[in-house]
Amino acid sequence: MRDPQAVAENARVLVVDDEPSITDAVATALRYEGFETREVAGGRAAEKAIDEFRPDLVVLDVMLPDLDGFAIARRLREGNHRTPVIFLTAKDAPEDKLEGLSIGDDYVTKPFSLAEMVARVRNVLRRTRGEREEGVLSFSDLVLNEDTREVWRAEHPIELTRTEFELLRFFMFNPRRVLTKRQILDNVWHYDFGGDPNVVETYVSYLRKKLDRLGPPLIQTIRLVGYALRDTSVE
Amino acid sequence: MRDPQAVAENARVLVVDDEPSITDAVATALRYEGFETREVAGGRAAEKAIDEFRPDLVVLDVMLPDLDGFAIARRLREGNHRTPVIFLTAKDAPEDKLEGLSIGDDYVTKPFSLAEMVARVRNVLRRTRGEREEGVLSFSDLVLNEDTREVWRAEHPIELTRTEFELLRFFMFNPRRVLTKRQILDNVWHYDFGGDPNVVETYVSYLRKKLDRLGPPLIQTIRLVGYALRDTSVE
DNA sequence: GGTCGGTCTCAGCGCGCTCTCAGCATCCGG
DNA sequence: CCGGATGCTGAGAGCGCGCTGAGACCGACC
Repeated sequence: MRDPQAVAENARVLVVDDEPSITDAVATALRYEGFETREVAGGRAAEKAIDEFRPDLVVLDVMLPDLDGFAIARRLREGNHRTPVIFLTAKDAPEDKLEGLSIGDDYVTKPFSLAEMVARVRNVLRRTRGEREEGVLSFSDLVLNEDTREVWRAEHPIELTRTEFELLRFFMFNPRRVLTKRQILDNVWHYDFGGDPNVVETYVSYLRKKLDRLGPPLIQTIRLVGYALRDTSVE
Repeated sequence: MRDPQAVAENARVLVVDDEPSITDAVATALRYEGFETREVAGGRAAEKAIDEFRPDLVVLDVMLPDLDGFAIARRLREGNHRTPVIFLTAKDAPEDKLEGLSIGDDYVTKPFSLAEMVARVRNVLRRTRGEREEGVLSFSDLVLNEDTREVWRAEHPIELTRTEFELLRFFMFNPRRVLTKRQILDNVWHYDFGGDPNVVETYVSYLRKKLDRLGPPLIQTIRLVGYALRDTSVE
């Protein structure tokens, strides 16, 4: 059970951002998925944490008060370890900053969704660990390819929008588990989304419409609690 | 026996809320389940208690008279210990407060049920201690999975509503022990529930109807005292 | 500027769940 | 064997949750 955990087992992730609410959110989401985490707020602290904590991956804000994120990334790259880096950057970052992103193994622009971040961390670790198999999730007769963003049910391809795709991916990371609407909102939507939890209902409705044409219902409503990805036809 | 207790053994929990009736209720319920507890009413007192009491987990009201709950949570997080936090928040909290909740390891909105709170405390401790096994309770031929909210009796799945599920979970946390109707009401229902204790009878009846189709009776009535989860067929 | 696809809001409805109530069953002390 | 107290359960009222169709908004693209 909880297959996707395998890659995360024991992996240490250092999260660096001067905004505590961001490092907190990211670290919490990662820990929930089985990673070990540490958070620091500045560049100097990051260097120290790298030596002590020896992370397998670093999530690193480009703009730090005391030290440029790129400088840290470069040092990481030169080490024997070659610790991979995922950059955090504001959407409206200046041009010269954007170019530097190629130093990293991936980058995410704020505001992002926690589910997206977790997925990218997994991906980078999978890649840099040289695992050849692709990021393919499956549940029942559902198959989801994270790299190509393709989805099939019972061999039939399904077209999903971005939000639909990320919602389904979150469900497939947590098969059978009951997820509250709040939990879904916090993970799949951007962390600064302040809107109505009803969006979740709406998107579950969209997903069901697309998925259930090709087989028995897969997303169960647990009234007064949340939703769960389940195959009720084979119990 | 009392398997689920294992994780709680010796765990220290600090409960912080300016409302004494709340800290009392929560602390009592936790102590009943084998936790060591301490209660404080304000933010300053909380900081002091954290140093002295060194809790393994903190239940923390967001709105405190003297200090923001988030500030405390952040300080907890920076230590080497990384003490986990469960936030308490009013249902009608302003938006900006809600966003901050991702800082915690879990959160509960008032009014809550004590059984729910205890279950979440267990969950968070299990997670942060890096135990990957799932929250599965079992008694006799009954199996209850807290993550997926699935219930089986003798391999047969059983559909339960939210209240039925939480009542059964409370029984399974306290196997064989006699629970009074009052006790059940205080723990499974919201703490400010003012209604008829007859609801308990009603829901025990619902549970029995669903459980006893698949085997001998499991919920015993102890007249003039309460109920107990017992397997009378193998004494 | 116009079109289009996608996200999110809103409102109305259907119904599942909770809880109440009342009548019946069961227990137990006389 | 009776009668009162206690527990059980079927019926149903009411509420609020969840579903969904319609449409406003917004950004991307032409």
